Amino acid sequence: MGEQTLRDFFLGFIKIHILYHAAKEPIYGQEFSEELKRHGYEISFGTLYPIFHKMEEKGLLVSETKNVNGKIRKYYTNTSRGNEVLDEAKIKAKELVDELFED
Amino acid sequence: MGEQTLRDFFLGFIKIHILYHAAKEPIYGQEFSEELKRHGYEISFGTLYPIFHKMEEKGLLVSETKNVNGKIRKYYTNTSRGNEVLDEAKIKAKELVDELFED
DNA sequence: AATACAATATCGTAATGCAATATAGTATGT
DNA sequence: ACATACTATATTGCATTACGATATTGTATT
Repeated sequence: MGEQTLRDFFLGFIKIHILYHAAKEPIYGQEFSEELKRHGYEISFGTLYPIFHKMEEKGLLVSETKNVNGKIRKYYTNTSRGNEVLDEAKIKAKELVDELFED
Repeated sequence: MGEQTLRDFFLGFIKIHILYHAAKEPIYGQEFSEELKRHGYEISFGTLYPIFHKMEEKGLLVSETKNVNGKIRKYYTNTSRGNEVLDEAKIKAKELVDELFED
């Protein structure tokens, strides 16, 4: 499909997946990046971190900095607003995808 | 969800929907824009037309200009490559959405 | 104190997205 | 035949986002 088209089409999905994962358990950048890579999606840290910052700024995520074996990690979790947005996004995403499979 | 978040999350979906609709029948800007609006998504023409141009440039769409009652319309249809990309995108989109509904 | 390491942050540039404005082209009325 | 109106596309200037590369942070280990 072409690397560029892939990101062009799916970066929005990835943003929804941030909320999905951060709803289940705290996530941090490196780990989330690897998780994505395992599923075939690569995203630059120069893209990912600003997305986290923006989502925190918008009140969808909150962060907590933790020291794990001397390495500093910044864990993000959904706010209640983040969960609301996630629920709404899931419904809309499903509608849009279902439509793709009509007839 | 906030207008801006909505577009941020879903513009990629909309690009896939362009291929979906242009696979079924020729589409043109005004009509597609209204179709989106009916489904609750608004997209500026300053966004939409350059997307068409880019997809044509990438070989996913071809255009044909037609005169309908004195109005000039530019109809876009999928190329075979556009159809390939659509099929791949549908599968990936479905995977990503299904995952959102796991447990 | 120096080094190594995992992780986050930022920088400069390129590409996208947007609202607003301009342009195009023909049908219709006079 | 000319002016007007109408629908549609194209472009423009600015703001925001995306990206790869580089810098910074903070602690554990030596």
